[in-house]
Amino acid sequence: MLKKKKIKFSEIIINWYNKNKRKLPWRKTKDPYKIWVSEIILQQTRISQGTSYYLNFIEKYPKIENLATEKEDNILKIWQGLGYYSRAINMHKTAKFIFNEKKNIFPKKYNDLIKLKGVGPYTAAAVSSICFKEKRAVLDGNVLRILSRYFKINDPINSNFGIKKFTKLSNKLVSESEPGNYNQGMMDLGSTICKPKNPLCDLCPLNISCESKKEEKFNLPNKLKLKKNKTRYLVYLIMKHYGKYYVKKRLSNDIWGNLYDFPHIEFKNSKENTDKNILIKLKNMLKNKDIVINQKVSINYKLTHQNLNISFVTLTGNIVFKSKKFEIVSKNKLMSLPVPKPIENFISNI
DNA sequence: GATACGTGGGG
DNA sequence: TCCCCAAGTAT
Repeated sequence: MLKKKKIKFSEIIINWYNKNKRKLPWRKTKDPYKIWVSEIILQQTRISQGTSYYLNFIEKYPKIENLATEKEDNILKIWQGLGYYSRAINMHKTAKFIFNEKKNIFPKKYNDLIKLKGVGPYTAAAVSSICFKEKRAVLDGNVLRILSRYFKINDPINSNFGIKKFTKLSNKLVSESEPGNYNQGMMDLGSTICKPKNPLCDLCPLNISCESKKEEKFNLPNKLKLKKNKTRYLVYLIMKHYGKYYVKKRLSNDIWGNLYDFPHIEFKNSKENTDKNILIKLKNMLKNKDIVINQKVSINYKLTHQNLNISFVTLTGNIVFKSKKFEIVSKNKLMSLPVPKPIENFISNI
């Protein structure tokens, strides 16, 4: 009797992927530009949220030269609502770099890809393996969850030690012949079967040998707790000047870098955030003692690392605000500028 | 044991 | 409501 050959881990994944892979727009191509676009969009972003952005982006910028020659404001407008806006800014820089200095040829090797702005270990591995069959394992949240559970590895996935350990392990497991399919298989398996909560182990091709399945414990992966968030108090000033609005492009060293918003005042705690203090700062800022707050709407807004309390204060009358720091724009122009989500929500009904 | 960077959905 | 998480990267 012949001995049964033991099926390799990577073969199990690839077999499962061939039968169960999802139909996704970026899986119809091996164009490194399009794969790169999809990978950047999907960083820290669910497929359900990113897909329409991918389709819009590719329709607007089907080739890298279209992106390279576009204005940053317009790219950010396409990106509006997707978050992590530096991704779009870095993509633009990289597109210009490849178009202008690399003869419009997209890098093929992991070691070249990873030098690009906005491309790290994950994206370099994804593009090189999917488009050019380079043997590089991706290490994203899905892969970390599968590996930590399957091998019962307790090291925190967000610690330096943990990342090193998982990188080493994943690069041992990756398929030699089909690294791209292996990588996509791991990610599909992680997101559809080996889910964070209530994994569907009955449908998992790894269920016989999975250490976590043996114990019916799915408390992995382990993660270090991060510190608590602080709250900032932002007061936006909606100042109309003969039907036009004052706006300002945000600095790149804070949230929503390079997006546009309204002139604003900031307080560091709720005690200071009073109408009285707003008026004092405002009168000083505008050099006008007759300012009246016409309307004030407040919302709470959560970002990953800070909580925002945002007030929109509408001032009455035609305000003359002499400052070179601000642009004054029509409502149409305002609607065409890239703005953060809470600003988008606010201006959608003014 | 670094921390900041968005937004939306699940439990 | 709140917390976790989602195809990570830059500093």
